[in-house]
Amino acid sequence: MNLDLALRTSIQQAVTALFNQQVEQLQIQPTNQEFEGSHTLVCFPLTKISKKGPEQTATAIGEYLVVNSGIVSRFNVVKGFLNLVIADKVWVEVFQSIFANKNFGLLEKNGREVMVEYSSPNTNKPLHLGHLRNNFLGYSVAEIYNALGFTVHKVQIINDRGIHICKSMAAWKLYGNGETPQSSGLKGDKLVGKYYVEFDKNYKAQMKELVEKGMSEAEAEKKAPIMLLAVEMLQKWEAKDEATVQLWKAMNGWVYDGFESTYKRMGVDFEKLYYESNTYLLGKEEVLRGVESGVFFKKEDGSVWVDLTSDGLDQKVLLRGDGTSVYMTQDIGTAILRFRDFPKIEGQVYTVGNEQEYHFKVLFLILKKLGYKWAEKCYHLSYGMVDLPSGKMKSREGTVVDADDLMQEMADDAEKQTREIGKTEGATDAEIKDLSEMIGLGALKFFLLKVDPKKRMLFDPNESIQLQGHTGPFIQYTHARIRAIIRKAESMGVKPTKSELTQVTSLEPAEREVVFMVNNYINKLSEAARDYSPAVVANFAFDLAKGYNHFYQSIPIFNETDQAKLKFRIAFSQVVADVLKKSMRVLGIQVPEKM
RNA sequence: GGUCCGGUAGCUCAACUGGAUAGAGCAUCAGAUUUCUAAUCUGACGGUUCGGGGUUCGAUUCCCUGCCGGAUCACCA
Repeated sequence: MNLDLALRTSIQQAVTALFNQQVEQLQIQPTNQEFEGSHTLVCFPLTKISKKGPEQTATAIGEYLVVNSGIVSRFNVVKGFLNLVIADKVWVEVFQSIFANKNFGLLEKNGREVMVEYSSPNTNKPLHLGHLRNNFLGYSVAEIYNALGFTVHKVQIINDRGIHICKSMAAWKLYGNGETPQSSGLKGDKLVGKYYVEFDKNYKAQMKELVEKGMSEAEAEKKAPIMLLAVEMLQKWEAKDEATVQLWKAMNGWVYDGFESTYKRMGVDFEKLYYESNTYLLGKEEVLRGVESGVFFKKEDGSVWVDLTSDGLDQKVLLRGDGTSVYMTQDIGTAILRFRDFPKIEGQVYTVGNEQEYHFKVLFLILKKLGYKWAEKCYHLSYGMVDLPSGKMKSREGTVVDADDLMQEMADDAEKQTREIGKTEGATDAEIKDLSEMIGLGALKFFLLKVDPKKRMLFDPNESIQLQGHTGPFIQYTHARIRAIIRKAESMGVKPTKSELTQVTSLEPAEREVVFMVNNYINKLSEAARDYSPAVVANFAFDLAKGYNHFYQSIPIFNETDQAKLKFRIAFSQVVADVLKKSMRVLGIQVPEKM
């Protein structure tokens, strides 16, 4: 049964019967801990209809519900708040339908399609902590929509083209001595990243030298020999010079291999990859088409611009004077290409840091001006930077936290703690490794996902490896403990069936509370989808685990002599484990059978 | 300077989109294992929700203003 709907309908009936008026909007919220009840109707807004004080209004509705609804057993009124006590038999019924539904928490396909873009790194640097937040967020949002019945396409755009990759290429050519991942054993993305740093180092040294010889800083920036080489390579690449394209392919290949292993460990995946080198030309075409149709304009030097001043923004360049494309150009092309590839998607979600808010505002406006209606359904999932206790991550200062290193540290630390606690009796080393990986990554993902994406967050390494409290492992542990109960029940031959559950007529407060939470799961998922916030699900899972632990501690299940109650509690535990698993699943976190 | 975010317990974060005496975790202190996993549970301590105005039955939430922090405003990505 759908309790929320039933309750809402009953209250609407009450209002109609008592005050002879219809209401659409009802404010129903969870009852505060200090009062009896689970659902609270806020009655202040109803006083206009009832023409009575808030307390009398609440009392009248409460009395009506107890007599007529068949759901509400008692009520109390505090100021304008009507606190409702749902009858235990109703709770049992609610639970029964959840228990009977194997696919609880997974809605049927609704025929709608969306696309979620995330990750989208540059190919000149290895992935770091910021990418982890990005990937976990994007992946989770996609999984949340998927659970709600949407068909979701996970994609990314790979910025494989442009001056940045040419910088790595230039440095490699000058100082690489033919180094490859095979020759040095270095992971491909790390190797290319090394030469990007190498470029920067030499570039700065050359600039300094030129400035000392009396050149202006601005000129030195352009005239440094290594930069001239990078620019030359970019031009050669655009002209499809064979040797340059070869090197470009080789170096990008190394990066992709490196990224692939990182993604695999992160547990994220993509349906389709888009490459800037394949989309920028389409973007260029679209821009030129826009010039013809008068949406954009050309300046004397040949550069193409869009004027967004009437939208409160500035003028923005779309093609350089020499006809080459900028970042915006390729994003236009990519967006259009994606809607051609997946004509049924209604919109796109771009998981990109908040420093690009302006960029996406402009992009969506441009697409709209080009006449694409779907532009309005595009959403920039903008998230805050991840700070370290020492402040911002800065590549120049070497304070960047590498994604591979961090995952390894988390797994190592989880293993250390797992062995210290010493519950792994009988487990093989490989099993302990697997478990530690699950716990370490669970801790990391939960840590990054529990915070509202919009907010900038602090990553404290010491706190992130904590496995107690508001953490992923806390939830994983709760799941493992429940599984132990289920195993025991099975070995005892206790297997609850749907029809047996209704033999239970009264519940413990802790049980009621947990059924309430479980029943709210879909609402939470929807809320998370609406706000593009996995944090909603993360906090739900944590609250559910906490609620269950409270029950676990206060009620020893197998001491129960009443068979009906025993079976109910086994079923109840099973459902909690299932919902914990599913909610963690959409966060990309696995849960163990034992830990 | 313009625009956009953010400021909540010592620290990290919540607060159902305007509702009750603002909640968790960590840290600190005090307790709980002959019983299903103590990576757990129960208490205690901890607040001028950045300051000041306003809107109303009611404000952490909306408006104005000031302060602090961040992002952004490139023929970069």
